[in-house]
Amino acid sequence: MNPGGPGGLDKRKAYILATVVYEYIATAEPVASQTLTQKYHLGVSSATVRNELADLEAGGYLVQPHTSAGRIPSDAGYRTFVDQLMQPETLQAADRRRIRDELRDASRELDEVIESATRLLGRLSKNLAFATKPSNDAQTFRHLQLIWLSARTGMAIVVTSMGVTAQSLFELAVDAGPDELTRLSNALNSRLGNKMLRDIRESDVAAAVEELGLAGEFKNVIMTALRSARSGEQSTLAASGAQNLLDQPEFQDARKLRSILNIVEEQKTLYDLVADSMTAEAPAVKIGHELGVDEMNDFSIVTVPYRFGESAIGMLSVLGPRRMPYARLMALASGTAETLSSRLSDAEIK
Amino acid sequence: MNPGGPGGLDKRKAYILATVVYEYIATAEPVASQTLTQKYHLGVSSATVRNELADLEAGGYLVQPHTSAGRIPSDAGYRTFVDQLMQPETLQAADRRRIRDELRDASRELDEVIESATRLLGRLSKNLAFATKPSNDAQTFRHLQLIWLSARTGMAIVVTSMGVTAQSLFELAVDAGPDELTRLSNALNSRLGNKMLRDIRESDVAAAVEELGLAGEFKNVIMTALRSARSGEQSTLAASGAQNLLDQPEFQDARKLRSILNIVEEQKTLYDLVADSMTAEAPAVKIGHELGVDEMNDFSIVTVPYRFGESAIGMLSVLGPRRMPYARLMALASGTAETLSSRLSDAEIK
DNA sequence: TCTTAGCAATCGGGGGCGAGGAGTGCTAGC
DNA sequence: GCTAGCACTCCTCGCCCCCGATTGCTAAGA
Repeated sequence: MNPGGPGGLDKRKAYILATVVYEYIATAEPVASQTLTQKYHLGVSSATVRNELADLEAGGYLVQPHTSAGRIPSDAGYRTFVDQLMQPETLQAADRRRIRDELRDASRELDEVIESATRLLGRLSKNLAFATKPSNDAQTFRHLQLIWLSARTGMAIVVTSMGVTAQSLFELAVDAGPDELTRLSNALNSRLGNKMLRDIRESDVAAAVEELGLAGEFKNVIMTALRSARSGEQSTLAASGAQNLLDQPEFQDARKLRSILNIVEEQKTLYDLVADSMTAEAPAVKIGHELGVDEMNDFSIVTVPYRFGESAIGMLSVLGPRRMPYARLMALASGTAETLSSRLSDAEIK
Repeated sequence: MNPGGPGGLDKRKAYILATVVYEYIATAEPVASQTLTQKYHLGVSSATVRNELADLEAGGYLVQPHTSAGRIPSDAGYRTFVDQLMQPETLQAADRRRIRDELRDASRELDEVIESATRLLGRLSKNLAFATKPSNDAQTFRHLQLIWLSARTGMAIVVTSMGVTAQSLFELAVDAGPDELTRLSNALNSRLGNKMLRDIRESDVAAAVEELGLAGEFKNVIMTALRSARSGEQSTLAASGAQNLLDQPEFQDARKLRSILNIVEEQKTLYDLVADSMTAEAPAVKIGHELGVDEMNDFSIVTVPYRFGESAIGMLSVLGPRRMPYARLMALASGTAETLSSRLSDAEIK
């Protein structure tokens, strides 16, 4: 390969590829050699550029919709652009402030903060934003409270470090008084404190129930509450901004959109698509066919994990046409995820 | 006016109008006089039908997209159809069962039940379904629990008759022990029990706090929790099935959809549109311009209130093209709302 | 008075055609 | 290696025209 530059491209080819991508992202029209010489001072004639473009096409970076049209980037072209050519962006202070302010006003509830962040990202990115909600499995147990409602009914409330409260109504076969419930709550709290939800065993609970000499059904009530706390939100998504996609010239015909909206509504596919970006440090980008789903060949996704304390607990993504402003969306997604992370950590229940 | 039938229409005109609407709903194509004589045994020739169609057009019930096309219903035509001509539908036992089964499996949480019902209605109706979430104002207070998390932090949980739990984290300026919180919880519960949330006064809370000789800041903590319980969900919507609209031939051009999706995302407009149907007994239908929003002239909405106990607490609606199967959607919406209502009442916390 | 057959008139949709133009690839010369 | 020039390709757009669908009207018949 040509050692003159990244990806086997010499400097000029790389620059031309970058301008083609920039131009196509901006205009959604195939880019002609003359456009390039006119808008960018390449210092060479359009004929030279044509030669370079032909080379880039041969190298698989560009494609031509038809013979007498300009070039548009291929998936590989976008990939090279994203990995090596584009100028990374950082957020303007104004954007950063706006994100912070909007998320500050959001409720403190986990779900709602995540939904706010998704809506915000959808609005700022002018694309479809979505977020996976954290599995509660890895959360830390903070408190369990049994609330007495009547002699045989009550409610179990589980509070975790993320402030999630799972509620679970229960009915008993035998009468119980408020005091019993309080004592059982206390016993459980001292035993279970600071365990991760997934590490709580039935035997822990059984021991507490026995210690107080209570009926075995309490154990089931508690386990049900804990299970519902664990399973909450599993692999569900928040999404926002679908109608932004309708603005894109490439989706005017509504058919392409249908498939994508179905995928968004189904959630499962989308979840799988971004799941492997959970551990990534930087924003992860998947372009067109890299998504591995036929209906999504015209789309790209930018994904950033968000954190609670040290560990990544979910992903925030932007889905848009392959012709998306990658640098900007990566900056926006990162910024939103960062703010979301610190917002969540602020609200931690210690 | 012609006294021969409903709305000033004689029997034959009424029948012809009804068939035009049926046919247009089924085909999305302007309906020709010949189509009518062929598909429906009118017993007269197409020329006669043409005369009748001309009369109906003069009466404002039909319009012609252009001279050499068939007729399509006007808003007034649909209105007459809905009010007087169409055959009301009732749900098949199978549909009814399906609704019941799907909602039974849904979580018992208020929000999620409503969202499930909305999703289900979107799926069954093949249109966009949305629901207003109930204001918590009119809910009955059942229980307040102060949870001790650390010497100066805690969580207040409010349980209402609808099973809604509002949570509210608080911080205290002075230390408090678990016992104090428990005693305060008890004092509050005995004072506030069975009041409507909106009827709880600050003085009720203050009295309980004073009775136990606790610091005044407890009053604020409790009031905050109660306020957050009251304000939860205010005028927010659940929506589902937007991509169904993409299937409709009249929305292939994506532009019409944008405006509608914007409106759905904004929520406020939509909320206002259906708000006045809250007190209706039967399904309320708004057709095209009756919605009073220019961008929605091509749409209709069917709205049904759902109940908790005796009182209507929210609305379940279907939004689709004017050319919607009104009778079926009214049946579906009613059926879903009914099931939702009984589901909610079953889960009442007494 | 209502109905109907027949018919001219109207208008949109679609196909074909050709001009225009954008853009390329190639060649030859610098 | 670069570039001017040019032939070639192929898409787009507008135009026209035809066809078909459907109507409204007229005049005759029940």
